[in-house]
Amino acid sequence: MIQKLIDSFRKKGLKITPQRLAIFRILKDNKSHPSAEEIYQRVRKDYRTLSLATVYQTLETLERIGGIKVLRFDRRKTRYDPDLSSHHHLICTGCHKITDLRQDYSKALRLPASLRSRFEINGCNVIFYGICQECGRKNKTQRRRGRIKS
Amino acid sequence: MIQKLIDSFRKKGLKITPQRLAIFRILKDNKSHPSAEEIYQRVRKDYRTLSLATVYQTLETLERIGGIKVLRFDRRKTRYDPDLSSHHHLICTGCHKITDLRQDYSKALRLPASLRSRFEINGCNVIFYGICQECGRKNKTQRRRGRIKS
DNA sequence: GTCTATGCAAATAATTTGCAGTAAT
DNA sequence: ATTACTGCAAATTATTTGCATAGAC
Repeated sequence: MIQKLIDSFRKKGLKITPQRLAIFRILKDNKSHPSAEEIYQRVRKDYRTLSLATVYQTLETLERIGGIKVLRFDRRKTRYDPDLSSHHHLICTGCHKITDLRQDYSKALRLPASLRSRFEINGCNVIFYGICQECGRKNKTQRRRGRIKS
Repeated sequence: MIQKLIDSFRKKGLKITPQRLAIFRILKDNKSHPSAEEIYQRVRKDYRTLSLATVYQTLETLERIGGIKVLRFDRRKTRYDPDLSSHHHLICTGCHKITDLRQDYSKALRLPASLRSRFEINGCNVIFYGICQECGRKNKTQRRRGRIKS
């Protein structure tokens, strides 16, 4: 994956800097859907002078060349996903954790013909909202203790 | 829809103020996926003293009681959708317009059993990314004129 | 050597918050 | 009368930008 990114950066005349390489390394195989700030904190362990602006710029470049997917469902901050393979996401509305869902819905999600001719589809994303196991347990406990009304 | 909102507000001990009513009215049958700012501007034509903070607070309350859906796919601002019926969205990556897609994918989007037991699903959203007709036309014109490389 | 990328600080913009006064119940 | 709501201004926070310098090619 890193080599692939290096190649496509070079191909577009973009330079490979140590900062960018370090960001690539953090992103590689990262399933935690990190935010820019989280990436910044982790890379800074190696590069003390790294600036957050560089992280944002690199992430934007990565998005532009299609090296990363951008997840905007979190109210607070944008998250980034280096996994380009077809997958979807479960979001826990309790703890905001994002879980990958490796499932191919492409056949199921056909557009009606009327729209297909008027909209050129490049991608599709399915988001499931719900409550994860831990949050479900916590809620039950709290209800039992009378901390939650409903 | 307005009466339904009034009832559920009252049921939870929330008060019905003229500002909230005016926001409900703007939202009613609104298919434009307005942002808080847009709602603010429109309501302010009737209520000159309305504050943006009140709009945000009302929208948050509406979200909490399930009277509205919150759309966070726009990089710039959160959009709000009063349409609670099952539908999905097409987003043009050119002009950021959001188009409704009235299509029921609920049968198609089953979770694998392994996950179904560990995640309690409350909702699901499908987002298609692509290029709308107008933007498609513009792109072609620009390519013909040599304004876009690729 | 050229041209892009970096780091810093300042700017922007959306959203949130604190609080005193106001109004719905 | 009580309690929640409003408007205002200030605070917060994520993200972006301008620019001088450094560094990849």
